[in-house]
Amino acid sequence: MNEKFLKPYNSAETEDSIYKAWLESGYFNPDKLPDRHKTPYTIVLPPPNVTGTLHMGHAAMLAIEDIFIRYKRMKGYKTLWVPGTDHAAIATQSKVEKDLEKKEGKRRHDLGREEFLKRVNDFALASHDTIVNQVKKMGSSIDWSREAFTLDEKRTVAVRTAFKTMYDLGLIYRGHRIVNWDPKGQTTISDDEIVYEERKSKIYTFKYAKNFPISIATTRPETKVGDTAVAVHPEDARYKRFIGKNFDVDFAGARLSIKIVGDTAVDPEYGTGAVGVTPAHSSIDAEIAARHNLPTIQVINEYAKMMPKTGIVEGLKVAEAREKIVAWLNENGLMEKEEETTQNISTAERTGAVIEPLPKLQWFIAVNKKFAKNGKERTLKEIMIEAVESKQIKIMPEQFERVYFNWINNLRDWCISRQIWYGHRIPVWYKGDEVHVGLEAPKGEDWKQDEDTLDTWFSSGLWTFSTLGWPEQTPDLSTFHPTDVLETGYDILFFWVARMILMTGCLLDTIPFKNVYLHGLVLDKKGKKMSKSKPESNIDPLDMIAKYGADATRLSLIIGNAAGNDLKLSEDKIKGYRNFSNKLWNITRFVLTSAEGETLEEGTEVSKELKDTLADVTTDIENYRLYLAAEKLYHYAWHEFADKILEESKPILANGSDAEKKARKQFLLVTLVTLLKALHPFIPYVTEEIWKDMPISDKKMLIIEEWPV
RNA sequence: GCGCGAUUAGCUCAGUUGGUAGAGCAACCCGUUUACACCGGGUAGGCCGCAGGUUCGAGUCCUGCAUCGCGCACCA
Repeated sequence: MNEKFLKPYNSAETEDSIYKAWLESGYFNPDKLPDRHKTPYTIVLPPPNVTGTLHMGHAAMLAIEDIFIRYKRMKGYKTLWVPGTDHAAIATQSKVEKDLEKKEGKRRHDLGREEFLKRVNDFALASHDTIVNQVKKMGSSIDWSREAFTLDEKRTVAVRTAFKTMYDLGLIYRGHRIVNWDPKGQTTISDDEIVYEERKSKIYTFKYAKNFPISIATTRPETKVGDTAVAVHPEDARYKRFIGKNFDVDFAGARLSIKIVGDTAVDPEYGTGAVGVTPAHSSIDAEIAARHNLPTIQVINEYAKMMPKTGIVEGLKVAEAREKIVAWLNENGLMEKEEETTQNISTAERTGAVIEPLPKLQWFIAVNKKFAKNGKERTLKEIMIEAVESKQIKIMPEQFERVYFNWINNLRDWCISRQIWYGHRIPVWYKGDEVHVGLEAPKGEDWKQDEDTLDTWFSSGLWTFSTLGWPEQTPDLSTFHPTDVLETGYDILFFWVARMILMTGCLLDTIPFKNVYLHGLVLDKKGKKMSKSKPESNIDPLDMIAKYGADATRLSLIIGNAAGNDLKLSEDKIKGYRNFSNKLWNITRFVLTSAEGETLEEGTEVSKELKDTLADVTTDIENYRLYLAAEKLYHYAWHEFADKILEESKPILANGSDAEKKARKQFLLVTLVTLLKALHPFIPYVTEEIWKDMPISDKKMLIIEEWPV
């Protein structure tokens, strides 16, 4: 017996060399798998953001996907798992901006676009290397030869092709609309990048002026200097007679011309039943304004300050302006009521700034517009709905299908332009009134490219096929697409999963994946999200791997966690599974000592109990119940094989006949060998390490052994 | 406001089509002549959130409620 089994299992000494051996074998690459691997099975890795380091959520994702891939590889599939990273435009840029301000006291404009981008690229590159290292440490059997980056050259071609195609289909348009403006990040963001925070605030009821006939209510009095109308319900008996009239008022030093309009969007039961319409700073109001041809007056600028011609609040920050207007209303006897209320404040996901709705010229994707392609006419929304409704795509756990449909029903056009520098620059060039949309700048002088960049999710939306070579019709694309499983956190169902379905349906007329497996969040033991701001609650995957091994870390993230459920994780749990690796190690010591000199003979049978367990485990994996599969194997190995079979073998090996002894040795060997195969997808390192010493003739690496069912 | 999830042993969670309540960890007791103390053997611990209903039988199905968590919408 190999002397290594005389000491406890040491994951730290073992894992790196095993990973190296796997890399050298080439088996991560489907093209280098043995001939029996024919049917393709594909997963693309949700590309981690190059914003820093991986956390336990990423570790869970890697563990789950690697289990799927290893299982299918052993089953004989031609498995491809594609790695990559995401440039994560806003997230990465704001991280670098924060560092820049902290360390050098500078802002991005102090450096200029080119120099700033150089800094971001350096940071992204460093993050990338950290991430790749972490992905490897987890034991991921991923094909590094196909690694991609959302902002590399090939993906840039894909992004520009996608943009031009959708522009030509009339789905991408430039429009002047109310958008979500982040005054801190100095950019627009999409509806999905907004985080709502519940805050206490006041709702004020007042009149613009003494002679104005209708009272209105608002939580944002400072915006009222931009009002151009008051909307009431057309059938509201109180106000009906005013509809169509105009009133000129002096409101806090601003000259307002207020038209009374009738609009069914107004709920007569709510507040005073009359809405002060501020077309420039509320999208609902903008819709009302559009229906009644009302003028739009912007009164708040990009820095969340009051603009010129706003009377007494000119130049003030919005918060100061609010106080000043309230004071003015009180002084002039116009205030009727002040009530406490709670309201949902929109804040920017990345910067935390309060969102200021502003009218701006931006690029959008039309989700409700019919377009014709390949003889079919439909909308992007319909594409997204059909893919799931028709069961072409199955979402697990199933309840998320309802969440998905609910989101689509409320979906508005997707604002895709960002006023940040890091990302795919919009492939549109202008010269006077001429506009060119294409892959490259048009020939000729004086063409200027659009300054904006694309929402990072635009490039992520192409991920399943941009990684496989699209827009070129590569062999990879025809072999491995649509992919089999998209495994990701439920928190990015809208951001990413839905957008991939949209993009793939629109550009390739197919689905990006057949199954969506959503995992939950990894929480600390108190049930709170692990965060960098609270390092004491944060468990770092690399630390855990160093202390207890990647295998233990993987099991701790799998067992006790069904799809879509959040997982509370503690270090004790990981430690417990480290003990399991060692148990397996000691089982091996016993078996190899007992069966010294034996070679496993072909046709040796395992017990019926193990066969039944393996059948169950296989069904569980096929049905995405990894937590059950892993637990059953753990239980069998420890409490059946070790506790019972090994114990009852001792008297047989000591006192049995020669035939009984030999049969028992063969039985121990076959049970261990079979368990190693079944456990391999879950705990690949320790099983591969033990495998080296299994007395089997014509042995392959465990990673490509056949699944034992 | 609409919706989703959770509620089972001290803790973390299983419990697939209804058929005598389960695991891991923690606790307590015992055990160290060898596979393993990163261990073994054992013990204790549960009105399965509450109230109704269906059923011979409900943790499981139905209705209502409560608490916690989450998503979406509204935010005049």
